[in-house]
Amino acid sequence: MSNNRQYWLLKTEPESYSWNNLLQEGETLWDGVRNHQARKYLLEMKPGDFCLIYHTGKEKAIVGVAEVTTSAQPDPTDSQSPNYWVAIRIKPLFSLSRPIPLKQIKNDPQCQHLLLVKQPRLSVMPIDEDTYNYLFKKYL
DNA sequence: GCCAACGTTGGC
DNA sequence: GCCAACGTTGGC
Repeated sequence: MSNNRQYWLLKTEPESYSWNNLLQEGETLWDGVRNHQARKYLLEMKPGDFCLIYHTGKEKAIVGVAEVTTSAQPDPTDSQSPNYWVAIRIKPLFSLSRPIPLKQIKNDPQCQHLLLVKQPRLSVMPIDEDTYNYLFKKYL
């Protein structure tokens, strides 16, 4: 499974749902995504993929890593029938002892291609494996 | 089908 | 608090 693992970044406003909430819950349904591009990425996710969890708002930093536990399913918060929007489940893997701030990522020449930098409003996005590994090597 | 107006997101 | 980017809505 790990040989074709993909990497993603999920954005959340910690005042509505934080990394700590996820730690307490143990596993959660990542629902409420209402953007077509983000939906497309959710549909590509599969169990075993890793997700960087990013806190937007005041913090603006990557704070933890979670693992996808289910592929996309109908989003129960979607009122239209049949459901169009989708959700996945994730569980926390580990917290970053030193969160990686957006500022560092934006200042890093090797991160300029990231959608986090180029498309600041996107809430679900892929991260290539090389950059994922690079971030951990450089900033942890 | 175009586009102006408006709302939302999120960084600064 | 402001504003840029982006999405949605509605009039034509």
